[in-house]
Amino acid sequence: MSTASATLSTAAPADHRAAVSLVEKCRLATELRQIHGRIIKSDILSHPLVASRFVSAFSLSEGNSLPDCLLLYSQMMASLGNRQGLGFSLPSLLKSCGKASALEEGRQIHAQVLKSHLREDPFVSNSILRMYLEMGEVEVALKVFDKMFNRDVISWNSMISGCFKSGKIDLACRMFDEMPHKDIVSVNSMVDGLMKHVGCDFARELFEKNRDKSDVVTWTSMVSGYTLNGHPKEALKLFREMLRSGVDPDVAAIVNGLSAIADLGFAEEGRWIHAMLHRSSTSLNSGILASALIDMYSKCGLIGDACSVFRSISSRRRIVDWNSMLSGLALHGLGRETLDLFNEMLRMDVNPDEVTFLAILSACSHSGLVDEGQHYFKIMHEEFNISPRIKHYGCMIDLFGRAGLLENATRIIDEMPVEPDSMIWKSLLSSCIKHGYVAIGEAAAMKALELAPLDSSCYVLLSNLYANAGKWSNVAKIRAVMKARKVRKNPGCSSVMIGGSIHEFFVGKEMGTTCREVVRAKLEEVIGRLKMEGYRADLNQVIVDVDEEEKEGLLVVHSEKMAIAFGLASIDEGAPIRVMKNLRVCGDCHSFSKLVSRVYNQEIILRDQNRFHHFKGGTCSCNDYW
DNA sequence: ATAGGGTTAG
Repeated sequence: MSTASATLSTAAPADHRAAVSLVEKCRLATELRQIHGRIIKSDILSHPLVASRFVSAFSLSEGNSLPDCLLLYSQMMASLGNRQGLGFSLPSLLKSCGKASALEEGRQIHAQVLKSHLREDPFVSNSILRMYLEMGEVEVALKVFDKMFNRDVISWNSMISGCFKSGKIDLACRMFDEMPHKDIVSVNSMVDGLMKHVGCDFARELFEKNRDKSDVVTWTSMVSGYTLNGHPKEALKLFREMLRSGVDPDVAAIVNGLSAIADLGFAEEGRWIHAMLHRSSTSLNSGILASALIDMYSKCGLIGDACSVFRSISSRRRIVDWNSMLSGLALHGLGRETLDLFNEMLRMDVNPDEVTFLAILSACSHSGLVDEGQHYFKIMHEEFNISPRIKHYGCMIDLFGRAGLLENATRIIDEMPVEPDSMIWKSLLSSCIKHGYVAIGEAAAMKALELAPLDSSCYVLLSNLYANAGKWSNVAKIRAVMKARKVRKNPGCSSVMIGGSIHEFFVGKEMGTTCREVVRAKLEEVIGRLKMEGYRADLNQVIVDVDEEEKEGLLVVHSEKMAIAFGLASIDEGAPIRVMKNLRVCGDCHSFSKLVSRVYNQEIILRDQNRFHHFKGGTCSCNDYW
C-alpha cells in the first residue's frame, strides 16, 4: 500500500498547505483524482500553489496523465481569479505535453501564451522551448529560441541537451561555443552529450579543461559515459576519485558506480558501497537504488544477496525492482524461479512492462522452456497489450534456435514487422553452429556481415561454423578476409578473484613470470588428471586462436582455463572460484570446468558474456544448454 | 514552477 492511499481515508485537507503536502505524497493519478474531487468545491483549489502542484503531480505521476493536466488548465483558464496559478502551472503542463508528444495541444497552449502577459515569463517561455525539444521538433525550437527576447542560460542549456538528444551534434557544439555565459549545467550537458554521441576522449578533454571538480553531476556523467562506452574500469576509477576528492555522492552517482561495478563483477567493492549506504541510513526505497543493488549483486554472481535486497524492500515494490530481480534470476539460468516470481508479481497486481517480458523470454530461452516462452510471448501482446520489439523477437529466435527448432526461428525472422539487425542474424547463426546447419548459418552470417562488416564476432562465428563442419579451407578464407579488412578478433580475457583482488588473464599476452609458471604448472597437472578421467581437448573450439600459436613463450589456451588453473593453485579451501570472461565460454572450456568441479571437488562460478555457469560436482547449472 | 547525471534487456 502506498503512502497516499493510507492518508486518503482521512477527511479533505483543511487548508492549502495540507493540500500541497497531500498532493506531494501521491504516486498514482487515481489518488490525485480523489483528492482533487474532494476539494473541487472549496476555494483551496484556486490557490495558485495548489493548482500548480496538481498539474505537476499529474504530469509526474505514473503514466503522465496529460488529460488531467489539460482539464485543470481549462478550469484555471475559466476562473479569472487564478492568473497566478496559471503561471505556475504552465511549466508542468508544457512538460506533460512534451512527454506525451502532444504536439497539437502544445501548439495551442503556445499560441494562447503568446496572446497573454505570460509570454514575458522566462519560466513559461523556457518550458515552451523545452517542450518542442522533448518532442524532437528541433526546427520549431530553433525558431522559438531565435525569437526569444528573454533568452537566458537555461534556454541555451536546453538547446544544447535537446540538440544532442535529436542527434544534431554539430548544432549542440556550436551552441555551446557561441553562448555568452556558460554555467556548470552547460558543461555537464556537453560532457554527457559528447559521451553519448561523440566519444569518451572528447568528453574527457572538456572534463579536464573544466577546473571546477566539485559538482557531483559532472562526475556522474563521466562515470556513466565510460560505462556506456564499454570502459567500466575507467568509470570505477573516476568514481573512486570522486569519493576521494570529497564530493558527496547522491543516488544517481551511487547508481552509476554500482553499474560500473556490476559490469566488472567486483563483488567486494559492491558490498562496500552497500555497507556505506547502510551506515548512512540511506533508504533503498527511494529511486532506483534497490534495483541497482539487485542488478549489481546478480551480475557479481551473488544471486542470494540480490534476493535479500529484493525481499528487504519494505514499501510497495515497483516495476524496476521486479525487473532487476527477474533479469538476475534469468542471468543465473534459474528459469523456473523467474517464472514463479513473475506469477507472484502478477498476483500483487504489478503491471509488467516490455523489460519484464525480455527477462521472462530470456529466462525461458536460457532454460530451454520452449512452450512457456511461446506462451508468454503470446500473452505479452494479447493480455498485456505490449507489442514485441526487436529484442523480444531476438529472444524468441534464441529460444527456438537453441532448442534446435530452426524452422520456427527462421519463421520469426520472416514474419517480424521490423527489419532484422545483425544481432538477430548472429543469434540464428549461433544456433546453426550448435546444431550443425551449415547452409542456413552461412546465409545468416552473410546478412550479419552486410549489416556489421567491422564486427569481429560475425567472422568468428562463421569461422566456428566451418570449423565444426570440418571445412578448413573456408576457415582459412575467413581469416584472410579478416586480415584484409583489418578486423581483429576481440581478445579473450578472464579474471579471477582471489582474496579480494582481481587477477586478469589474456590469450596470447605476456604475464608476470611467477604467475605464468604457476599457471603453466597447474594447467599441466590438471589436464593430465582430467585426461585420465576421459577428457579430450576439443580442438575445433580452439581453432580461432591459432594465430597466437606462433608467439613463443605464451600460453595458448583460452583465458578461462588459465584463470581456473590460477584459482585452483591459489584459492582458499572450500571457497568457490569466481571467474569472469568477456566472451562466451566455448564447449571445450565448459567440459573442462565441469570435470574440474568433480575431480578437484571445487565449485566454479563463471560469468561469460551471456550468463552465469555454476559448476559443481561435475555438472553445470545451465544443464549444458547455453 | 524552466536547463545537467540514474537500474532493468542484448
